[in-house]
Amino acid sequence: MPELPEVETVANGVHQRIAGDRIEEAWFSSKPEPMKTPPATMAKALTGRTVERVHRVGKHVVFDFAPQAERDPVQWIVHLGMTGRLVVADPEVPRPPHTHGVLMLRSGRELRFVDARRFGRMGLHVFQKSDQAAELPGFRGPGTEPLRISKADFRQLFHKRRTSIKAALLNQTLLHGVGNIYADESLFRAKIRPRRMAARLTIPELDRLHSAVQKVLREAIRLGGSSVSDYVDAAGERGFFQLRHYVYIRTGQPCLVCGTPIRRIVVAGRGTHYCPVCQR
DNA sequence: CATGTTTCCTGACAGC
DNA sequence: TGCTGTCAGGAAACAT
Repeated sequence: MPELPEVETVANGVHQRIAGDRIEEAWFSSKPEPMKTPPATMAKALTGRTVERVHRVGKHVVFDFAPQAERDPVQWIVHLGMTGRLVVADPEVPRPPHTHGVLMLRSGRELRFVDARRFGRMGLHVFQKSDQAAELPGFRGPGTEPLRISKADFRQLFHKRRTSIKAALLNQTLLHGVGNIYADESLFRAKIRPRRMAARLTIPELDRLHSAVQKVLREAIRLGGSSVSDYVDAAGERGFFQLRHYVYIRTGQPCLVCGTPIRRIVVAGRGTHYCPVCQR
């Protein structure tokens, strides 16, 4: 499941492959779930645009385009959900099942959005003003970027939350980009139990968590993300961070630090993995 | 507003 | 073998 490191890897891969390319034609399926913007509107708005930059905001892949004097600026926003993929492919390669969007590019290749479970979303971010290019508000997403937040702001974010720290970490309006894998892995590294109330964490614990979240995310980005189910990047490559997981999907296996079997519980409706000895 | 619960969707897998 | 049932999970919608 793509979280911040996987989305960053995908965005970088797509950028490398299609930056500078021009969208000659766009097609979107009629399935309503993935579309935050009507397919025809999206296709029309994207056709003729030149991709300038593909980057990540939270768990969103954001496409920037070269300015065009006669058109309002837009960004194309893609959320991969659980099973969404962005793949650059040659048109001769048959489109896989569950392809919901295709950008046909001047280079002859295609960018495809494929998503079996349809939890992914695509939409257009349309700018309000087209006259002041320098001050256009880019897509920001709801929460704070976990890789940029200071220790002080991190404490602030959680210290009044009357919910489990796991649920708080998953709340995208607080931190933007941490999902189930990296919540569990961060809590292990910070030695904090997932069910602890966020408001009851001490300052040293919150500081440890801040460091752990950033360390885990940075290391995961470095290794191309975690491939636990079927995640692959834009080139179809798997990530390697799953080899560094201490708890995620390791139920019953010995803790890599103390040997105690890893436990699985449900917190905030999510499968949650922790070491009962290392995490207090 | 804050928090908890339900819903969407299909592939994978267990059990008969 | 092949069917049925259950589960996974991000985030929006809905309920409390």
